[in-house]
Amino acid sequence: MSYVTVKDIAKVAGVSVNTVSRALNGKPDINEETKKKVLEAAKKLGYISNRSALSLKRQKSYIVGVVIEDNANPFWAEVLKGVESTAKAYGYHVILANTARNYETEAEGIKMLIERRVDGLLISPVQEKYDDILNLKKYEIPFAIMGRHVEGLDAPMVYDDGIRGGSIATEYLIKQGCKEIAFIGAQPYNTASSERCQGYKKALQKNGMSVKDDLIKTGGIEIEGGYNSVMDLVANHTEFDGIFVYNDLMALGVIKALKELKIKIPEEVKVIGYDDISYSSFICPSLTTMRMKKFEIGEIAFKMLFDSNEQNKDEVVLHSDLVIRESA
Amino acid sequence: MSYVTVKDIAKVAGVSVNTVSRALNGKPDINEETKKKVLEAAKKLGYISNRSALSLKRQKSYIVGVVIEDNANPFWAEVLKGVESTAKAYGYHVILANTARNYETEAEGIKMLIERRVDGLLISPVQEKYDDILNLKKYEIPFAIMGRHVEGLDAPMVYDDGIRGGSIATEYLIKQGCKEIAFIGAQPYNTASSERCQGYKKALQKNGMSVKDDLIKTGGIEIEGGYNSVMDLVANHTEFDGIFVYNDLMALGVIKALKELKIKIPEEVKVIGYDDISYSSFICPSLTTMRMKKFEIGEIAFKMLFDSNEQNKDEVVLHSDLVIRESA
DNA sequence: CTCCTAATCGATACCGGTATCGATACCGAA
DNA sequence: TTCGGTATCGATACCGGTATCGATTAGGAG
Repeated sequence: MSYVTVKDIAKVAGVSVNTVSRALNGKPDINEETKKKVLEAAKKLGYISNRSALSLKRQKSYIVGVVIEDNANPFWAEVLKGVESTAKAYGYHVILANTARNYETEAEGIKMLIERRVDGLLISPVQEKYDDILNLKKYEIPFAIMGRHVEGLDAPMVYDDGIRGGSIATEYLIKQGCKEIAFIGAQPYNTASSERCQGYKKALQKNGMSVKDDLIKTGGIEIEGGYNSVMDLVANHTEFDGIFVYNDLMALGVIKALKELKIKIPEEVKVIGYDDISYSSFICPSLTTMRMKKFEIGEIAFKMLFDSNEQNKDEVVLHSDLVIRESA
Repeated sequence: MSYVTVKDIAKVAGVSVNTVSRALNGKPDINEETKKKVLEAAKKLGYISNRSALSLKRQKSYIVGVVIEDNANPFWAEVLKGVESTAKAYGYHVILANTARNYETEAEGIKMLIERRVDGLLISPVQEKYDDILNLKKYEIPFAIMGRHVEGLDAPMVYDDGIRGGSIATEYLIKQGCKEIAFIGAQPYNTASSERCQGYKKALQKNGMSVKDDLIKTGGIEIEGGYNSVMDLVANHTEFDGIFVYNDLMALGVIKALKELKIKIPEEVKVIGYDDISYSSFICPSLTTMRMKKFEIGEIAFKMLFDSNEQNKDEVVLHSDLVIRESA
């Protein structure tokens, strides 16, 4: 059985395809009885409209592309959920493209999404290069940046204030008595990571503490990256009694490493993360962290692109709150 | 700037649209020089093909719909990742539809995906009703069932052997000396949960232990469901020294409840979960569980629908392995 | 009765590709 | 020279909708 078309309905109802269209879409210029007749025929035949044809005609796909590093990363999973949920409410569908933190994959993914003629893109860029994203401006394809603060793109952007958050996190460690605080971050080109590092430095300076380069480890990725960074610090005999970690995922690795090294948390070393992913309260010790509004990032990013009431907003900066648990 | 079409290329290259199509798609019946000329024009103009038009013409969208309860649930996030990754390799895109374990949402989501003329659907059904899925058979839309074992649908299916896994998990608790083992599960119509419960009963009987109804709690959902079920058991003064929980997410709630009740794990009560979500090794105590092949479920489901080499397989049953950690 | 207007509806172009089929030109063979 | 075959290419229909515009009809006003 193939799909029923408006032509089939037209034949059964004894009207033109145009009249069918009018009936199905609740348009004017149609008699009530004719409308009823058409709708009955459509129902009887089991008509389901074809969005490909509609997209072609309307030059609008009602699809939004979401480009993130990994949908299985709990942070991005929440953001994606925020997008999916909001998109659904607005009659949009979401096509997912994972980049695996790889620029080529990102560029390839975006190109495929343009072929789909997505109405817009919500992107958390890999940040190695921006060529593919700048390309979007050439084609005048609407897009928004999620979860990263990027200068000079002239696009809607929703992100967390990492300098503020990093500062709050670090100050908390200082107030808890930490004297030698390390920062464990992601790749240097990751602006979210580098901003949190700036906040970290700012807090140290404000409290009269010196910024030491050998206490700053960047370049790690996810759990393993956090683990390796701690091992690095220890291998270099660097003293530390507090660690501010770029995000909770890396903090998992940090905690794993400290446990293996029999270093007691929080007695010997205090650890604070960032994001507050769902499982931070269940790990051992439960993780003190900065609670970010993940679902909202996805929701707001979508609305900045597609909700006419929100489109005048070029930049939305969110604030994270300190959540105190056992690790610090 | 609007999109470049084949017509534009044709004009610039001085050929017909048909010749353009031949050049772009590497088809025969075209002179090498003409082809070169066309490709150059296409490149110069920045042509990007339009998949909506292609879908309409080819009656094939190269889109697969993924219908799951929640992409932020770590189990389903991994499955989704498996689908996305495999789909990408096959030139497909994924549209996500979360059901939130609600039948109406599932039915609505599936209908929208049909409007997109997806080439197939990968579904983890809510299982309250199957009307919407049976509808797919009427329309002859290919679909596969992921992660659930459902009789009578006559569709490809990939799932974990819950009776086997449930049995292994329960037997492990028995071997560890548990005498009163509780089962905490999900909704009764969830076949994955009920099969694991069957395995639980099977293991009890095999070891000469009686199945006690007041030790079986079903109906819970995610973390909160696990938490509530433990509180229920305790409120009813039911004695237990071991708990087999339907999945790791609910196990998180179980552990939370036991901790609050100052019940020591594993000394007083041993807990075993199912799935082995990424964070099970980080929680406190780390969770003994059954490792399920999550990514593979997504991968296999996709291939069963779209890879001609795999399409003769109607059913793939995966086996989970016991992962021993601290909780049991 | 004629004219005007509103209500209703159909014919058709169009969106951007692909596929079918026919047209043309050129070649070598008879 | 004529013919058939092959290589190359274009005209056009088509996919399934929507939108524009024109046609038809009926009813009321003059």
